[in-house]
Amino acid sequence: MAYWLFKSEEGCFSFANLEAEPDQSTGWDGVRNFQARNMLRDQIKVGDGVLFYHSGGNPPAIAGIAEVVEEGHPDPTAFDAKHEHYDPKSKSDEPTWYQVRIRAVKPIDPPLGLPDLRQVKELEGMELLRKGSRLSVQPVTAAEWKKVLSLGKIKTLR
DNA sequence: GCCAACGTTGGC
DNA sequence: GCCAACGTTGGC
Repeated sequence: MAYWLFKSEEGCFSFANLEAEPDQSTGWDGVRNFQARNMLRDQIKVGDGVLFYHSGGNPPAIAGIAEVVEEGHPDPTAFDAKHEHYDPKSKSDEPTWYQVRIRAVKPIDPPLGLPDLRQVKELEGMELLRKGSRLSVQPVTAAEWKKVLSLGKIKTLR
């Protein structure tokens, strides 16, 4: 059991969008960064916890909790010539890009804004808070996970 | 809109 | 293999 943080621009695909999906789940497609790809392909497992982060908002914020429901498999949007995330270099017999499937568990309302998170001593080492942190998929420690859930007033999942 | 902090590309 | 140029992300 491990923990992760996934970034999404709120205006692009929000936690509310995830909750509105059939089965409240979606394939996390479109990741085109090798470091993030390696985590999606090799490390992220069914049952892992996901902090759903809205980037680009005012303020940027952690807006919900999700869980992994399907581990890494080839990202179909890379094979679709009409898709915005199409990558002709990714072949179906040797895919470059991977996705996992996540399902919404609980919103964090109000969301935990970035400036507030920066005030929390226990989160000082968090990758999200590091200057210049751009990875759209990041590992989160068990202690950070626990702290974020308590800040979000989440006592029990599901 | 600005700019820092990256990741990627390609010439050499 | 180095590194400059370029493109992108994302906070502010």
